[in-house]
Amino acid sequence: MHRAILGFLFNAWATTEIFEQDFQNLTSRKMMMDNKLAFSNSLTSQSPFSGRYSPTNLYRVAAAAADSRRYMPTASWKSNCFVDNFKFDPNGNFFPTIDDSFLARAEALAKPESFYPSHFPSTFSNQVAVARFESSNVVDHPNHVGLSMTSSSSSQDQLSPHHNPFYNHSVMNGMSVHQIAMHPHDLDIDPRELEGFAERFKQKRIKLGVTQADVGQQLSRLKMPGIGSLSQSTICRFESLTLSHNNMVALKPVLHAWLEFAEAEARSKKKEELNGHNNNDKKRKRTSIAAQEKRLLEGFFSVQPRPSGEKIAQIAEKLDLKKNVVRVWFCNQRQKQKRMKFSAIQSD
DNA sequence: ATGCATGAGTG
DNA sequence: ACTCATGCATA
Repeated sequence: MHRAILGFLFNAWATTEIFEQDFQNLTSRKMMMDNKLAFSNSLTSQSPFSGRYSPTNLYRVAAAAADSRRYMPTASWKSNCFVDNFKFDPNGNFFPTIDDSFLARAEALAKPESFYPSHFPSTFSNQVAVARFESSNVVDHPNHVGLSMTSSSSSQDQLSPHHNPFYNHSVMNGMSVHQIAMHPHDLDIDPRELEGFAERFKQKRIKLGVTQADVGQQLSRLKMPGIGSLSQSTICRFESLTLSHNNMVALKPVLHAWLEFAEAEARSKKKEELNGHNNNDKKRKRTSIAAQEKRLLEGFFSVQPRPSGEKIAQIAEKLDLKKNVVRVWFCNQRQKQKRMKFSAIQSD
């Protein structure tokens, strides 16, 4: 108790120094972030890299449909995302072609008046948005074609289109066309439905004896356009609803597709093996902010979630942390506040 | 399961 | 310089 009081005073003190004008707000705010223990290790190797990934095409499409104001398509990504025709170059890589009608469809989806069938998964008959691949002139090279592309014949049965509710294949003008359906209904799901799915997903996943990390890795085998693998972190966050609503909505069909495959695979009592990762020596060190510094940061955050660069520098100096560490901490804190769990509680 | 971090996209 | 999806490292 004494400690708590002292902590509060300490926060208040530290806060006034930098946010004097905001001090009056302090007492009316609440600390909402947890206070996990952290070890005082301020040495952070500003290290390496590790490939970062931009949102998947599917996510962008979903996001655009969900909130067209926020995700106003710009030329740069329109050419990458508002496409429904992908072609392959001789190396088997995708390259997109623009389809204006798709943009129009996405915009239509953004309208609240839009109505869609309420069940999922559904057939292709009522689909509105579809990502289509054309194997065009490489149609004679099965190994270069989207979903049917497999690195080994052994996995062909598991990836059979027959088992993927999102997949459809047809031949048009001599071209092999592969489609991935993106059900519009999913673009605007009720949080409760997401919650339900996440729970069922986890349950089934465990029943299948598959780890979160496995799911992430196996995802790449689905060969969905713009979707490779995902990390254990992401799968975990999906299951625990600690992702943004949009993110949850975008990932749902992907994970649903995985579940279909996994269950079909289990049914046919098949097995597969996956492998390891990159084993570089250049591992990044995770910065650890001590509890006391964290309390101060939370104090600052409570009165000013978006401090200017100047203030960030002041805070960094006061806490003896790198400015970038402080900046990122604020970014993450803001992001954390927006996550599903919180926003769901608010809006419900 | 979660803290700190990256990087693409955006204004 | 921010947001957002996502990942590595680690509790």
